[in-house]
Amino acid sequence: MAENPNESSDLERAPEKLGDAAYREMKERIIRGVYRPGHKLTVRAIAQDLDVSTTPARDAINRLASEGALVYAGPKTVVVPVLDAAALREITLTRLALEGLACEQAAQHGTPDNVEELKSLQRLINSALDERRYAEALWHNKEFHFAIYRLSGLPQLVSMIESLWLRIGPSLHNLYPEFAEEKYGVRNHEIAVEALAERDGASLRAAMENDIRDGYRRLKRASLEREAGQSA
Amino acid sequence: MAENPNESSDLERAPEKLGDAAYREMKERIIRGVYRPGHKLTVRAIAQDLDVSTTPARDAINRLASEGALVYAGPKTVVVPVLDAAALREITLTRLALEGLACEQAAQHGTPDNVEELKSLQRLINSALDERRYAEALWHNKEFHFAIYRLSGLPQLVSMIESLWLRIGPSLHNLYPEFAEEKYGVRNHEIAVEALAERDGASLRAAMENDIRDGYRRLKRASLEREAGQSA
DNA sequence: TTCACAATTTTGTTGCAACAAAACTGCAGC
DNA sequence: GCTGCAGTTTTGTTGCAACAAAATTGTGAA
Repeated sequence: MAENPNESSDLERAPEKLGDAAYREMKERIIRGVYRPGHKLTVRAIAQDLDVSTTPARDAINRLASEGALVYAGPKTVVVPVLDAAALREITLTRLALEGLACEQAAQHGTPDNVEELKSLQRLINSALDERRYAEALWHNKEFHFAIYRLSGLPQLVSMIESLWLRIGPSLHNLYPEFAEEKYGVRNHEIAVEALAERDGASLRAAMENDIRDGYRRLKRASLEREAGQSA
Repeated sequence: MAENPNESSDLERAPEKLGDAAYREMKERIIRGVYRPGHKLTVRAIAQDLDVSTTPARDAINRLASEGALVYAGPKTVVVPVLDAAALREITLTRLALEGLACEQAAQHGTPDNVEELKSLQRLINSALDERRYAEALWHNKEFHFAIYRLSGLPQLVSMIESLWLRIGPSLHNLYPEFAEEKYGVRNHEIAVEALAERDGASLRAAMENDIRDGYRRLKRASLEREAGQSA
């Protein structure tokens, strides 16, 4: 008679629902920059794009909106957010706290295999930067970060971080031209890899925090320039 | 022709939708312990309880589930989560990071009025504890914490913290009997109030971290006892 | 009692139509 | 050019029915 839900090893795999698929697809489009900041989304348009009915499309939009990846610009208007200075600062502070925590935990679990994987990802970033394939560099950059965060063994934390990346993701695509004047984040990543190899949590955290702050500076500058341009 | 969504002061107030109302109501029930860990929820039952159709009920459940406040115990079974040791640890680590950050930011903005408000909330907690009205004590305890966190001026951070509280909320209601053997969190709260008055961010953070860790210890003990009881 | 298994009931998902409300368009009037 | 405003179109929300699939119940055998 006793109910006994979710034991420790609860790995039931539900068949993916249409709404989930729509959600994943939209998430990827947002990260990859298909939908740029300011882009307006409608239920019916998404439904048509993804070839599903309005219900799953609406589910996906609502879910993204509740995560902050989309915002309401009006009662019936959902857009990809354009981050202002305050929002940018808030996200960055939160990222520092959460990604910092993930780094410290990750350092305790890193193996030589993980170190190799990171080096390999970094090579992909480097060559993408060299060939000015910025979108691809951004993508591998994300993989690099999350390869580390996943080592923390804290899956819920990783998804919280993911939702933060979803918020800044679109804005990153506005940094393209000046993006690789100096190789974006390369040095920080190198230090991070070393720190992970040495299982030095504090150093890993510091390197990644540095990386986050560097990105923040660039975004803030771009944001200020945009605001100045608008009011002028 | 240029779109110009979400300016700095974007305070458009949309009339509340049924789905949002359902979401709020369920959130409150979860925090207040109406739905206990293990409680199974169905779309139609919720719809009937809240007197709406299935669509808003389903919206609310899905949203709560995507926040982690509800979990899938099977493909068609949504329950209030029963936290195991690992989940408890993960949430606590995240809480320390996020609530710690909120404290540090809050300390920079505290006013004498805020200090008075906190003292008043603490009085409510005290008398509720004295009269063994635990659910009420828990409620005011939440208000105390969030009164501080809101001072951070970081609204998105506050909602992230809220979703974490939603996850542990139900479990707290299992601590009732031994809950006030020693006054729960009172000393830490007193220190926190002083720290806020002095705008001492580090102390405020330390006091609240202490509070979080104390709650963690109790929950962990209860969780271990429960697991031992189950397998025996 | 315990287990297996089939019949039955309950459940979530999906698609869709109706409705009210918001967004948009175009046109005067300044 | 810009502003204000009506008419028109588009939009999100809601309720609901159908369907497939999962959960539950009941039955019988070991």
